[in-house]
Amino acid sequence: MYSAERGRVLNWINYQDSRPIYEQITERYKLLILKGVLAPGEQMPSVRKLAMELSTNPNTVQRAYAELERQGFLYSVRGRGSFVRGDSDLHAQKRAELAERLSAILKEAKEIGIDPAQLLRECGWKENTKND
Amino acid sequence: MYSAERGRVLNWINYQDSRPIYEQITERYKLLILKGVLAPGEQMPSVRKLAMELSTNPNTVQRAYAELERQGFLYSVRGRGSFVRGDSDLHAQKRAELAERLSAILKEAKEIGIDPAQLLRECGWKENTKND
Amino acid sequence: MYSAERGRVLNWINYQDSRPIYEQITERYKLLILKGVLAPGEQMPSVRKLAMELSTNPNTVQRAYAELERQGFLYSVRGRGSFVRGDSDLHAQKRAELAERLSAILKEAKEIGIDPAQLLRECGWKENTKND
Amino acid sequence: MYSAERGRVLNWINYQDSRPIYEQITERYKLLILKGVLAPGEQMPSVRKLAMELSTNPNTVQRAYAELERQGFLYSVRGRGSFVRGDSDLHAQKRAELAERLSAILKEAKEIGIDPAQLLRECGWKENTKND
DNA sequence: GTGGTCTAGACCACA
DNA sequence: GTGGTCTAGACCACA
Repeated sequence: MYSAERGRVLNWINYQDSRPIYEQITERYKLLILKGVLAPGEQMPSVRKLAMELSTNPNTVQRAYAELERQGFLYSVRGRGSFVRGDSDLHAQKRAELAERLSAILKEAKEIGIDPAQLLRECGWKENTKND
Repeated sequence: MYSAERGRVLNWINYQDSRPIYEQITERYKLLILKGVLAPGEQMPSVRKLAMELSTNPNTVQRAYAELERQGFLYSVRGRGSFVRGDSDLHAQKRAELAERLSAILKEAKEIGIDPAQLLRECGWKENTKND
Repeated sequence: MYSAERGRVLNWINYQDSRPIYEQITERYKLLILKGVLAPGEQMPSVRKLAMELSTNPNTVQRAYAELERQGFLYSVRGRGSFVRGDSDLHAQKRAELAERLSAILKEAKEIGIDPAQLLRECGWKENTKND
Repeated sequence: MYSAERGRVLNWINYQDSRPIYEQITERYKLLILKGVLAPGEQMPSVRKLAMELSTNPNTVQRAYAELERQGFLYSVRGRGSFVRGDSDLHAQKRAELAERLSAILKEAKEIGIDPAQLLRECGWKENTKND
């Protein structure tokens, strides 16, 4: 699992996915960073190298990195490379996003008369229990 | 509120919404049907009429209807119009979709070490209680 | 001045400028919007049209528009065009940015022993007076 | 604090800074010279030595020195090293630069209807007072 | 070697 | 017609 965890499985992009490639790359690395698989300060693969690994265009990887930088996951230095930024409040940010999506789902369910509690049970959630 | 509920508030489309117009129409009607505001067998507004009401292109409404038909919410009769499909497992279908999305969120949360129970609490969910 | 104000002076890009083209476009339109020359809801020139006017590449204009959208100045709708977003707090945002830059300058001046008051006088600023 | 003032704190470069390294070096030394920490005639650290101290590439330091020389802060003597240039209108030059930037900000503010006086107050400036 | 910008041109989704 | 994504390939700034 080591190499997989570190993103070294060649070409994990799904070309059938409706999401654009640059977004798949962005999401992938956001997850790796949030999980701590990539540590703060660690160097990212270079734009060109990752592009080759994924058999995609450097511009596409560039766009993904720019997005990751904008969202505070990376910083890039011309001539040196791209690096994982120290945690900051990335976790809090992600947590808020998840809470938001969760809220939307529960609201949708109630609107059409579905009991949220039952919905939760259906997807394996158990109240008052360790869930894992 | 009657006409509002039935979608007769003129132009409820949000043009600033990033979602395409046809999708906003689709979602709107799916909701109206699932809530039972539009009853099985009831006739849908004609493509042209709805397009006028929404000040949008008939092609766009057409596409929304096609999508609703594809998903089993409508059926159309040549020369007569489109109608809300009866009974159906539409609810079950929607329920499955929601459970799926819910599952994905809880999984994402766990992956990055966020406690799902706490996440639920954060968005106003209370265990062992009527939630409304 | 009308057409100039509305950006219809062909090719106001400065190719000698060290700032990239997409940034010059971004700044230009931020200013036009903040000044109110372009009103909320008003349609922006299409990506292709502006690219032609500026004799630049559509991708470059696209990037500028994406940036303007990210910063809350525009919203774009596929198939319809790009539009000026309602004010929101763009002014407050710009004001904070200017205050920040002003602060930095005054700090720099003091560090090397330049009297800020005199500096202000040098660039035409008069205390206790209408300044225009 | 002595050595710190003289730039001998090892590695004061900020690698997360978006500004290139050579520019950080340039700015640092411009400030030290303008503040008088480095006196006219004083010898600069050798390119190699400074590069080692900063754990950076000699080429990068070289470029910074070239820039400082170009701007009149240093002069170099072949075979002997680089030295801080004497007297100079460096102060006047810097003062002009600051006045220029200040002017630009006040102009920008007025263009979009922000009162410069208020902007100044916002960043801690008080008229008719010693400001420190 | 690294990242950043730009061009020319393709193809897609949407109205 | 509109904007959005992607490719191939160039050239630049920086270390």
